[in-house]
Amino acid sequence: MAVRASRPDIKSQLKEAIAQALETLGLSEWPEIVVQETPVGKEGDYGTPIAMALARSLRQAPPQIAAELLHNIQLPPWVRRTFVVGGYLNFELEPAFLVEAATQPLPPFPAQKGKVLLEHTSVNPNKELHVGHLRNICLGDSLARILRFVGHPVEVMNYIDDTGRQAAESLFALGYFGLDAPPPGVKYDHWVGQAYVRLHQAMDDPEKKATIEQGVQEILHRLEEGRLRDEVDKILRAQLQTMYRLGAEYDLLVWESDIVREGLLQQALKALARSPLVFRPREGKYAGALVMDTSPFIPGLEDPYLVLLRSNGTSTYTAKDIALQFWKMGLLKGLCFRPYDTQPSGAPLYSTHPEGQPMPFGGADETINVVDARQSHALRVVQASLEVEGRPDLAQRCFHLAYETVLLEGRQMSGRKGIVVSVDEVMDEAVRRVRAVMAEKNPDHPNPKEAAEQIGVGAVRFAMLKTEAKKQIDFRYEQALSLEGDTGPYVQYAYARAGSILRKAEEQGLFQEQADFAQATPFELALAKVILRFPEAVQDAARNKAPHILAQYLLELAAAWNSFYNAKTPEGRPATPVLTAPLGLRGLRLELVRALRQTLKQGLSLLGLQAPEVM
RNA sequence: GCGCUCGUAGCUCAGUGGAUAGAGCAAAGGUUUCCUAAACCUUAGGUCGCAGGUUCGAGUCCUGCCGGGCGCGCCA
Repeated sequence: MAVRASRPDIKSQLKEAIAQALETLGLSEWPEIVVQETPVGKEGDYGTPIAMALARSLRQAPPQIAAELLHNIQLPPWVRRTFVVGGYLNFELEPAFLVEAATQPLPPFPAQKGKVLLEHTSVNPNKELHVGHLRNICLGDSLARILRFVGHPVEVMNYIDDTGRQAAESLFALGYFGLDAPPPGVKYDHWVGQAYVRLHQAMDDPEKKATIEQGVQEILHRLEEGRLRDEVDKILRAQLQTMYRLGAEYDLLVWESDIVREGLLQQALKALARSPLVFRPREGKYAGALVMDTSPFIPGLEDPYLVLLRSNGTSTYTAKDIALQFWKMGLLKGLCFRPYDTQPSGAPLYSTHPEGQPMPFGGADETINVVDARQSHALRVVQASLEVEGRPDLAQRCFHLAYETVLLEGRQMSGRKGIVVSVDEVMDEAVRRVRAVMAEKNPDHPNPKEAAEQIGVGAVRFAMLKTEAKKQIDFRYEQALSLEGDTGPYVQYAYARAGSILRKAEEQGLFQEQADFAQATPFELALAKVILRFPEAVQDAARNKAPHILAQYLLELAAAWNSFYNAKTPEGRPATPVLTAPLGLRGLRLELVRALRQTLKQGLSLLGLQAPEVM
């Protein structure tokens, strides 16, 4: 096959031409040139409102400015017509050019400098994952994929809070109830989670609560010494199975106990203590503790003091978080790593470990933390610690991707009370529902098991991604597991449909047919224009760190394709058949379907959804 | 009280200061002798919470108010 020219950047070229016309008019500076698609039903394909933006400074009416631009603009040959509508300057392009452009391969995004360290998941290793964690994982994993695609070096990290109270409670519960091993068929993290919930029920009894408290403290000490690492590890490995099934993978795991043991916490505290903002009050509420005054960086707080070391000498969670953040940004070194697992894709997963080796992890130029919005203040404090340390430049480059909590059928979830639905359960149920639908709609499916898995998990992931992160979402089975409408399966179905046509084309030996782009009709044009928006959608999603932008785009793309597919002539005959189209037009449509299918697949993979060949 | 955040169709949500505010679900109707009907096409449904302001232009930016969510621990 001949090497194909890569796709032109139409908007950029139009902007360029506009800028030159503005220069010809004698201007030396102007507001940002915006080129947008014309609304449906308006004449032209693209337009610019630049004349309206210039009206005041030029003391001229917008249509007049637009007309002058029109007379002075030098446009590429693929612009068929240029005209003024109201204050807009609109461009109508050669349909053949637009359609061909959509079929040309997208050039790769240029590589960006500066490593991004993205932390997500960071689930307490003490129970199974529930739907509250689901949003975090989907957001973080998708954002990592999107950032890599647009050229950023990305390191994905998952923090293991192995010295926390929650892990201690779970491990204590196992011993307390004399539990040995999970019964057959019960996943390890679920089994531990049950013990955890049971422990909290027992703690309602004040008498038991005292002994439990003492035991938990003991476990906490042993955890901090790293002596229960294998116990935590068993839970973590069970949790990882859920993350892998969702399609999430990581580069490294960082264990909290390693941060403490390698002395990073001490180093961070030592560094901070050089600041006059970090001190030990002699009297008052904070007597004996080491505190940090955040008031210069977080104004308006009633109490700006943050405790780093408690008066009993133990460190707070935030102090450890600060040490981690210092390590992420290269202010501290000393963590050692070794291989931990081989992930489903084949990529290695590394973990901090006492017997590991130094490796070039961390030292990032920018960090992204995917953490729910309730912890905004805590993360703001970590950011402030970088300023206390005299590094406002670094503070500026740590980003908190804050997402709102997930309700469960309208109720707030609670891990301790056991008001949760596990991620494993949700995926199982989703896959079950898909299989039921498949049995009905496509009983001869060649590979129902694999496809149902891809579709069911895809439905769950997409449901978590289609809404903006800062909006609270309510997880409802009927909605999240729906296969119709604004869903992952809708996009997947569009992909499978396109694949079906291409398979038939190949069987019929039509694959090499030449495309005659001059035969393009308004149907091809409409679809091509949506395909052409893909790179912009990805870049918007990357710039705003908002995967939902891409999810929304994919829904539009799938809708445009389904419309094309179902288009009818006024007599009710199919208007856009591919395989039975006239010579040349058929080649064109095949090219377009190929491009569409490729775009859908690429988009789905950036959201972490698989693209089933048959549904 | 202070801070953050949300308020768009009956419900769930899109909508980087630009043209007549769009989808899905729910409702009503229609489309398979045709490449997968998990789809498509109609119809109906809106004081974009309220009031000011900035702007040639505001759902989008600013201020105030109303209503919902969250945060402000020697908890993690």
